[in-house]
Amino acid sequence: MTDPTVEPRDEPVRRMKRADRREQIISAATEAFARSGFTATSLDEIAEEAGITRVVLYRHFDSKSDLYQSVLDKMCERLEAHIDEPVEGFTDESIDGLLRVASDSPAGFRLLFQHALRETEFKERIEKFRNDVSEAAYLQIAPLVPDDALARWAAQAAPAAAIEATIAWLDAGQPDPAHVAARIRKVAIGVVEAALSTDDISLPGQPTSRRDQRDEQQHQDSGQDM
Amino acid sequence: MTDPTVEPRDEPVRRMKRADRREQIISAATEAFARSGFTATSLDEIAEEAGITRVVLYRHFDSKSDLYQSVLDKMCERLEAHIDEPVEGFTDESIDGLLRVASDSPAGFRLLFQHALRETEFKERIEKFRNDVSEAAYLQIAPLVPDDALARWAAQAAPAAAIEATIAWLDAGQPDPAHVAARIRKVAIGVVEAALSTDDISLPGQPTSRRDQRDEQQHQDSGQDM
DNA sequence: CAAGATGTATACGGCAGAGTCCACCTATGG
DNA sequence: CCATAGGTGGACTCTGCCGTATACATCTTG
Repeated sequence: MTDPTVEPRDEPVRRMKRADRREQIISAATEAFARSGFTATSLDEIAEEAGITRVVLYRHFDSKSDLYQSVLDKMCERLEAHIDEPVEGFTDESIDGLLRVASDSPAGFRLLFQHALRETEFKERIEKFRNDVSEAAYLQIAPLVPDDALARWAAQAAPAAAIEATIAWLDAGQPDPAHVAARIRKVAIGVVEAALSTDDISLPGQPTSRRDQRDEQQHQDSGQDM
Repeated sequence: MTDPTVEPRDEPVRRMKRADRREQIISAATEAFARSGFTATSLDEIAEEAGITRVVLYRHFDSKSDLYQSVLDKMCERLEAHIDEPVEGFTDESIDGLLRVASDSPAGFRLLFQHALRETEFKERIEKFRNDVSEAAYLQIAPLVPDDALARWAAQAAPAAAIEATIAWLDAGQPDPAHVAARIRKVAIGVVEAALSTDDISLPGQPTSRRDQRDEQQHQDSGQDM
């Protein structure tokens, strides 16, 4: 930039085989898209993220939409590879799979569930996945929850809460990975219990005062190993 | 008759006072923005939603950003009006307030927590609100959860799960509004419990095997594992 | 009724970003 | 060592949309 004359290249211009480059672009695009979604992310940003020029993008993808679809497909593939047990619901295994994908590619995970899900042009595919999950959840929940509207609520809310909890887990630095699947599962179960009971509720380890728990914060140190 | 091209208007051209029109535009913009977010929503769409011309928008707002900010401010105002209790965390009252806002303006609620939160240009304001909530939650949760990383996770995940559960409640047709606040609170508590225990977990109504098999991936073939 | 506020229709400038083209460079592998 | 696939850089068109301007119609109110 400072010198318009052609300088010898300081960096030796890394080259990759076609397939590798394609993967690398998808990976870079995942990061870029995850920051601001489809519309607000320009191809130049993506190219920069991948360390190449916009022109090169078109050597591998027909259009911006095509690239985005490829990114989404890649993530969906991963999910399905890890959760492909024929729609059977929330097993620890399937949650483990979800978590593996999430920790393998946090950006992709966010992209799927925070952006792509709201983008009218692309949400169809992901919503299908999500509906499958909700449907599976409903089959498990319906026998337990007499009110059908509440059962449907729980079937929607439980996966959503699980995904949010997973994202929060990523944000928190993935603490205690050994038990995180069980924890996420407990979050989902909390939703089901919420659908069931209208009882008075209190925080664990506290007497049943519903309100103003902050006044009696007792510091319990159970010393659980982590 | 000076202009032959002008047809007699079939609809009598409804007019409103300035303040009313402004509110109506904000309301229409809320709906429009809620569908696809800031960037992907054009002013023409909004104008159409409001039943007016794009030009009229500029009689009330300086720019697209200004309009968006106004929409967001309006929602934040509402939230703060309902939850203004000095940062005190998850009381049933504050959740009630959240739910009132959500059911008053589902589109606005979604806009805030599904779109604006991810839009780099605007997320600051909403993230501030969210951080306040998380901080309040942390103050309640920290004494209960020995591991600080887990406490921070729960402080993030609990509000997020609560908001998702609220949105799912809207989607489900707002069933049983009398107890929904308690249910949402139970969802949040479920997260805290998840942060606490590494115990074996099962759906309500099933025999509980005590502790001891934390890492053991047992597969209950009751078909109800979640 | 006159004035002013409100709304319509249309056209235009400008800019950012998608998508294309071309001339040229250079690792890399057979 | 040479052919080629993989890459650079810039200039170009085209489109969509923001933002502005102008001219005209019509409801409302003092």
